[in-house]
Amino acid sequence: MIPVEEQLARIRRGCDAIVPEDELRRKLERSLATGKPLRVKYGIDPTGIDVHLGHTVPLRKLRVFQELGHQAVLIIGDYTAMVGDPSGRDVTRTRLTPEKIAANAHDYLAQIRKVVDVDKAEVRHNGEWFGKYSFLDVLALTGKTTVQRMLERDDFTKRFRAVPSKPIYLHECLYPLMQGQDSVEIRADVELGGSEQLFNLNMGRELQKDAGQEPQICITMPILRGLDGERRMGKSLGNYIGVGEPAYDQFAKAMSIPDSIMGEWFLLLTDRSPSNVRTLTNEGAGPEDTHTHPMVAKKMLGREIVTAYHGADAAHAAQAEWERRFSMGQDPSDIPAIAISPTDLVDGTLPIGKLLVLLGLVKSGNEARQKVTEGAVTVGPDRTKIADPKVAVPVLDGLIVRLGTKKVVKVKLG
RNA sequence: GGGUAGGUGGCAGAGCGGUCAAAUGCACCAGACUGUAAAUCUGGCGGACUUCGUCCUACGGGGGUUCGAAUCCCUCCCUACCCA
Repeated sequence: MIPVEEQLARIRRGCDAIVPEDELRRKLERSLATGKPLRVKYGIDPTGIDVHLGHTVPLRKLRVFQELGHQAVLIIGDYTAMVGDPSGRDVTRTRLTPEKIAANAHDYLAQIRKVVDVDKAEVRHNGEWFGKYSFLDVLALTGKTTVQRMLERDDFTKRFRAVPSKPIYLHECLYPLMQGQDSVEIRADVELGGSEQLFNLNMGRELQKDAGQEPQICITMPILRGLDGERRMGKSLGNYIGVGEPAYDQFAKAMSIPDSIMGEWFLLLTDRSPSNVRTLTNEGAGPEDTHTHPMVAKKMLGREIVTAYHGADAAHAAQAEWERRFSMGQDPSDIPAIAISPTDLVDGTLPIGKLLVLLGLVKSGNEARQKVTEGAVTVGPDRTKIADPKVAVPVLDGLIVRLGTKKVVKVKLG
């Protein structure tokens, strides 16, 4: 193990809050002295299984702890998943089956393997203990906090005070308690989470104190903003980069983020030092000629992200392909082929609108008409612009059809 | 259990008997500009067609009143608030 101050420096990098930091130092000192690693907890619900870069922010911190010689403890929230979360009202409450949960958990671990050393981590399911709880145990747990305390939670307060108040379901109030109880059960020294988790993490501290344990340190990580540069990265917002996505897609998406969030992406998604990040993103004063062009910096960022999930070779290939498409304005080297049945053709031709729909480039004939009129549609190797929605184009095998610059497909007859 | 206010397009939020496929903002798609960034401007954004137009399906579910309903009535479901 390395000296405490060096450990602290690595832990602090990119953090939102460490509460309380002096206690963390003491724990680290003791750990160093006794050779006993800290138990660092991170929990997930095995529901949505598409891991994206936003999830990797706390996971990367978990890996830091692993690299420092500490024990990662991954909590799979199978018990809560079995109950099913009714908060999204119109969404069908899919109550997950044990089989499904097991599959999800397995899937999840496979996805985070590139970030965390899963083999060295202790993986626990909270059904292990909650499954044994009686109703009396639950009552005892709920008796450890008050409604007022619950309402301190920021998102509850907001929902409570909203002009027409938004519902706060009782079981939602149980989540923080369950999460906190997990910490008691596994005797966590540290718990990691996103910054919106601070309340839940603190609940762990309280329950641990109540149980006569030394309270855990809560470390929160900033919420990563998504491709739009505004809102948190999330699946439902469609502004995410999945860790399982192909290298090219990851690179292209990374290139599309606003310059303004490059700094935080570097900080939260790469291992670069904060001062190096500032130089790259030209934050703070500096002589003009030391500035890195934003696009150059962004390419570095994209390459480093892709490298983490696909390796350096794939990252370079992704960048080369991207430059080919957007710097040189060429068609992708691998154009997806969409099958068209010859029986749909009339004299070997098809009205452009119908063709666009069949190729899946647009949702409806109306939209096709609109896009054609706007001059967004080109066809063939010489990029003939189709401007008249009524025109019938000869459909040959291998015909390339483009909608805008991003959507390019090729016809496959048969 | 009683009372009140509500449920409108991906979200927010107007409309409150015809001129409503439904204002406005955001998001989204495309065009111009560019570093596929941002910003800006333009067009579009339920579906179909022979598109300066016609038709179909839509304003929580169901039923009704009307020549005509997102708008009025009944009922059911859902949410919040107040009282108990």
